[in-house]
Amino acid sequence: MNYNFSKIEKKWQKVWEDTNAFKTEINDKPKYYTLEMFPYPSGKLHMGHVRNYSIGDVVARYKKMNGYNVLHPMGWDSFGLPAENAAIKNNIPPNDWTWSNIDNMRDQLKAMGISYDWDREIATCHKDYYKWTQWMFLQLFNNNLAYKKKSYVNWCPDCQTVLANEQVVGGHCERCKAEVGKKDLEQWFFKITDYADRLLTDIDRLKGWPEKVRTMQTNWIGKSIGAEVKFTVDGSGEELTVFTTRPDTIYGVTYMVIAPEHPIVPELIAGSETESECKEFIKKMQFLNEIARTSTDTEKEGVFTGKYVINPLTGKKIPLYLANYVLLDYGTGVVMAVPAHDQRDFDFAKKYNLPIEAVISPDGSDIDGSTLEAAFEAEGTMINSGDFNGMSNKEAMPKIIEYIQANNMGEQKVNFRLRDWLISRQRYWGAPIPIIYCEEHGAVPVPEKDLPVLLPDDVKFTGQGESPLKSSESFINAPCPICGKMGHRETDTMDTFVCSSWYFMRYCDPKNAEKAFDKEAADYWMNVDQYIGGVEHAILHLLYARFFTKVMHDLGHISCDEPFENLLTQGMVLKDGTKMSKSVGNVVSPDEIIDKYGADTARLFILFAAPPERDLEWSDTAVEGSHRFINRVFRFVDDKKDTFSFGSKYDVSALSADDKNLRFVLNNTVKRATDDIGSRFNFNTAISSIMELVNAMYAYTGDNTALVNECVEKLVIMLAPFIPHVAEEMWEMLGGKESVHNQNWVTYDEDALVKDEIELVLQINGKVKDKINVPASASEDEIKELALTNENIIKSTEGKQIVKTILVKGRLLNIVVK
RNA sequence: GCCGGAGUGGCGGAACUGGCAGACGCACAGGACUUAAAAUCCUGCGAAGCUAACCCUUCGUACCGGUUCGAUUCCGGUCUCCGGCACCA
Repeated sequence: MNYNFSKIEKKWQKVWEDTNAFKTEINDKPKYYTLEMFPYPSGKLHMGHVRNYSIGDVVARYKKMNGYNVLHPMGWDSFGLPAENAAIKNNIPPNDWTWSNIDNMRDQLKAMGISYDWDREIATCHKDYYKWTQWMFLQLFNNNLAYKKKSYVNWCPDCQTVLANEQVVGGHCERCKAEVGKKDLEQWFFKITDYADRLLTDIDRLKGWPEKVRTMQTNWIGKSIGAEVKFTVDGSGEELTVFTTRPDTIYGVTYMVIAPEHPIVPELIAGSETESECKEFIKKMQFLNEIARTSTDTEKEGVFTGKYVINPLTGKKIPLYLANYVLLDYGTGVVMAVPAHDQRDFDFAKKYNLPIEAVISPDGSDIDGSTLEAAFEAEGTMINSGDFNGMSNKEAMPKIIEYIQANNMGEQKVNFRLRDWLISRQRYWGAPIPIIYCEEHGAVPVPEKDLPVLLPDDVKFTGQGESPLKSSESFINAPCPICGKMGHRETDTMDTFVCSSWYFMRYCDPKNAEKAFDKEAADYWMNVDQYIGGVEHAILHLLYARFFTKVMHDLGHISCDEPFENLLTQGMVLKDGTKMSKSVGNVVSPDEIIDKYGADTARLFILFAAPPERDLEWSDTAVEGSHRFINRVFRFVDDKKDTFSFGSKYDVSALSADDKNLRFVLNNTVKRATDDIGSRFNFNTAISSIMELVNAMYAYTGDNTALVNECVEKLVIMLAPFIPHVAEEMWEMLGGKESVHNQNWVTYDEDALVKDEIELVLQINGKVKDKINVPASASEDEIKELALTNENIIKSTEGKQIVKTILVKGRLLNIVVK
């Protein structure tokens, strides 16, 4: 007999919904906030979602059974480009498209039986949410953490529109295939760099995060310590500042390079003999996309500007070049070139026949730079460096910085790879940036009382031209909040990462109409005890969320300053060794599996097939195996339900060997499952140990009903987090009044794990020779005696000398012979 | 190039602190039940050798070496795969 999963699952989903089973309020219990990264409402759940939410649901249900007040919310990261594309393609307003997708995915999540408190559902595209995203913007703006500056964007000359990096495929517009160029626009930025140091040092505190994510964040922030040094332009007296991490090589600077798009360049080249050549080069660089330009394989190229600068330490005149390998937005956009000690500079110097002067040598002897075949980048002794000669370069480094500072040539400087966060999007489907431009007062923030700045309905989606918001008369025109004169609204919307940088705080108090969240509520729930999601968000989302949390902390809106205590990055779901994707055609839809086997089977399989952090290979036959296991349990429970009673007691001293064995397996399973779920998140091994219990229950031939009852009761409780519907059904079949999900998690009896007799492995020189049963209480001498009278041991030690024996209690005895 | 992670049967994986390698499941094979099939239940299932059979022996956790009574686990080196970053001055 197979269980009727579809009937059972629908039945319990309805009961849970009707009884508000997962509603959460603040109470006296210890809190536990578990959160899965909220999805973009594409319209359909994929297996990655199923995995993410199944993992989260086990955590949530398990913690609840362990006496925690569990917050387990769900919502939608519902602004973004796909909705706008759908609008262009199918002429459906983004709002309608998005909400119908949300409705569909909500149903799917409910069909999975995930224990969400749906009363706390949020959607970032809802005005009650984005009102507070706009409020967040104002918080940053008012505290000098939001500013505007010119910045380059990807620009499609055919569509006359800005493209996101993801829309640029191989340097061409994803839609019209035209070659993508660059355009500079005034854009809004968040000053995340103000927090770079804290974001970096606090990574050390994130002990519950995977090492991998911590390193990725560290690298992304990319702190480097060095110096800024001023070089004077020969003739004009203008100063160019470079950033270097190798001030020790400064005597070896033989030329200097500057980014072609550097704002000072036009002035520098004006009237120079190479002006036209330079202009051509600048133009060429502008049309090259970033990837092509900044790839390591791209050959280094440059043009002499016609100008020279003075090396402040040597007083030498050195040429200034434009070069493709200099990045405007790292350091100062100007680099001092030391060809003898930097491979890039070396390559460039060779190509353009520039002098190479060695200032560090491995042993202190002089080196002729022109004979070098590659840059010498290792450590060594200073040469040709004035007063610093003879020092090790490491030792010279701080001294040179000191010297530079003392002589007003520059200063020590810390530089970060991290750049400020560009949040402007020339798009419709996002939270409007709450700014009004006034002729007199400039960029004026919309007063808090006027929030939200609503997205207008009177827009057209053509995919052409500028942001659709620019076409909305009702939107654009707005009076200046200061003087009341008619101005115009900012038409850029915010990057969707802004919306997702604070949603975990909103869940604490999702319906608050007065505030983004109440501090008390947020302080009760935050931070998130367990965050679960894909590693693809390891850098941007997690970094932005950390940034926002710190800002909210600093402004006194919340007490914690790190949002996520523990992070679990789940692996991908693969089929045939590659990620499931439409283009490969290896997609297994969750609906299909739920129809065929039920949600419980889908959940069980996905949790059993691999540990959560690892990639998971989909297997149709293994899914059937999981389904078989549920049936096997269901049959057992169904068979025993008539003789079942809760809390059955039995006399431990009167148990038979068979009874004792079953009792051992039961308690051992409880111990292992508790450990695997609670502290290791190894759901696969938790499930396998539960399977072992079921096997032992089937194998049991004794007649101790009370013991069997204990097994059945604990088994159903242990299964509840994994397969919640059928566990609930079995609980009811057994006569349970309250939901199995409100039961306390099971405990084990330490006594039951102590065996009278243990199996001991006998080894000779570390190789297994035999296994013997010894009383658990046996002393080392008794064990040795037993071992030395063992036939296999006698055979193996014959004619040899026993050097020593090593006893590992309860496991093995190793006899070392010569 | 740099930084992470991984490499164990036909497959997914287990072995948590150095102590029986391969738990649990899938696949496969054989058997029981059945008129039959499905379902279910039971048994076997790393490789080689030895044997009529049982037994037993040897090898085996990517590769080479080391530490140790004992290594999938620790150390050094090599290879492969996956992920991230990448002209960062």
